[in-house]
Amino acid sequence: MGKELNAIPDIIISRLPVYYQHLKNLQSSSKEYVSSEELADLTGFSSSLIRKDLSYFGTFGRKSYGYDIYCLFQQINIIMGFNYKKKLIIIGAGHLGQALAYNKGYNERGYQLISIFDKNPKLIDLVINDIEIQSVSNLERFLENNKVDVAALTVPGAAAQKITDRLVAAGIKAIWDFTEVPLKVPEDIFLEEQLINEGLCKLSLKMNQKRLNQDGTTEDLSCGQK
Amino acid sequence: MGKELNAIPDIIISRLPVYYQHLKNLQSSSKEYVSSEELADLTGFSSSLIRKDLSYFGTFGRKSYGYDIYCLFQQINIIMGFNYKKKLIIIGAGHLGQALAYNKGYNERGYQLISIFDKNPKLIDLVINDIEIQSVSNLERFLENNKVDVAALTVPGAAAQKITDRLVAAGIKAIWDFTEVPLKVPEDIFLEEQLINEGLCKLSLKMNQKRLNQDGTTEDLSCGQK
DNA sequence: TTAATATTGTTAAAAAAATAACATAACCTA
DNA sequence: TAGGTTATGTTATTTTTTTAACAATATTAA
Repeated sequence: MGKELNAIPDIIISRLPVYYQHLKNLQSSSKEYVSSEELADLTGFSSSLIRKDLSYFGTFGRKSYGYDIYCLFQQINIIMGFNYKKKLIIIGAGHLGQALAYNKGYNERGYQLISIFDKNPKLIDLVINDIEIQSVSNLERFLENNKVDVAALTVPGAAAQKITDRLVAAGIKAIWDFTEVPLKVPEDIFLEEQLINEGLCKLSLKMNQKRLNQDGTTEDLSCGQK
Repeated sequence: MGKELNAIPDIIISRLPVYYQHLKNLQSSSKEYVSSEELADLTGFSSSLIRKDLSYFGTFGRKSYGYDIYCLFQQINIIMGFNYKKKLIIIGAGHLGQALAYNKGYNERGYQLISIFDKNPKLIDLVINDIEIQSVSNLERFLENNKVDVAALTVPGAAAQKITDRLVAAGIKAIWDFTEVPLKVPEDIFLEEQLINEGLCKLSLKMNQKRLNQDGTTEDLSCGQK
C-alpha cells in the first residue's frame, strides 16, 4: 500500500475535524465571515497555521474580510467527504454501543446507521433509537445484502479479533474501533482507534506535571539498565 | 501561564496513551521483555522514535534484551500520574453519560467515579453501576464537601457553557468535555476535548481520498476569492 | 575465552511543521 | 480618488520532529 501521491499530511487531517466543528458552530451565529485570527482564538492554532492549512486545499478567503463561513464549511465538508453517503453498523450493543446508537453526529457527516448486532439473546430484537438489534450470527448474511462502509466495534476485548476477522472476510473496508486491544487487519483496511480514555490520560498527566512543577521535583525515572 | 520549563512535548504526550495501552495488553502475555522493534510493530511508530520517546524520561532498557514489560508499564503509569488518586464526576446522565458510568478504564488510571448529576427529575435517584444520579442543583454543595479533580461533561451543547461556569466557580480544575461546542474557561483550567466523532471524520476523509485517487481527479476547490 | 549477535541510548542528518514576515489586493473613509 | 486599513496567500526562516546511523554493551554460541 503506502501513502498516495497527494495524501493530505496527517497533521492537517488531525486539525480538520476541529475546523469542521467550529465552522459548524459558527453557522448558527449571525456572522457571515470569519478571519484566520478569529479562528485562531477559537481553535488555539495560530492564524498563520490556519491560513497555511486552508491554502493546502485551495483559495477560500476574501482579502480584508476573511473566510465566508458558509462557503468554507461546505468546502470542509467536501474535503472530508461528508457529501458522500456511507452506511454504518455497530457491533456490540453494550452500554457504549447503545450510546453510539443515539449519537447525533452521523447524518451531518454523511453516515447512516443501519443496524446493530449483539451476541446476547436478551438484547436481540430490542429497538434502540429506531434500530433493531439483531444477532451477530446474521452478520455475514446482512453484509452480503447490504453495502456497509464502516463497522463500529464496541464488543469486549476478548471477542474483538474474531469479529474483526469476520468483518474483513465479509468485505468491510473501514473499522471504527472502541475496543482497547490491538487488532490485526490487512493493510488495505482503514482502522481508526478511538481511545475513549485518551482525554483522561492526558488530564492525569497534566495534573501530575503541575504537581511536579510545584514541588520542584525533577525526578529521573531510570531503571532496568544493568 | 504558558508552558512549564520541563513540559513534555505535546507530540510525546499524544503517544503515551498508546504505549500505555500496548504495555497493558502485553502484561497478560507470557513475554517478559519487549524490544523497540516489537513495539514499533504494535504501535506503528518507528523503533527509533520509540527509543527516543522513552529516553526522554530516563533509561529503561536492557541492551540486547529490550524493555522489561512490567517495569516499563509501571514507569509509564508513574509518568502519567496514574499512581495518584483522582476523583471524577459526570455531569449529564444521558446515553453517553450513562455509558461513561460503566467505563472500566477509571481504576487502572487512578480515577474514581464518585457521582453523576442530571437535570431531568426522571433520572434522579436512578442508580447506574452503583452510582446514584443526583440533581445538578446539588452540584455546588457536593463540590464543597468533596474534593473533585475532574468533571466529565456530557450535557447538551446548549447547557455546556453555563455548567462549565458553575464548575469553574466551584473550583474544578480539569474538564473532560464531550459536548461539541467551544467552551470558554480561564487559562489555568485543563480542558480536554473528546471529539467522539473524530474517528468517523477521519474514516470518511480517508475513504474519500481513496476514491479521488482511483478517479484520478485532482480537484482544486478554490472559491470565494474575488 | 572469543567472536557473533542483538538491542539499547544517543548523536548527527534529514524532513516536516510552525512561525514570522510581507507583498498583494480588497475594502473603507473622507 | 487617494490614503489608510485589513486580512489573505505565500515565501523565507526557524523550530520541531523524525529518521538514520552507530558506538557501546550485554548476551549467546562456539
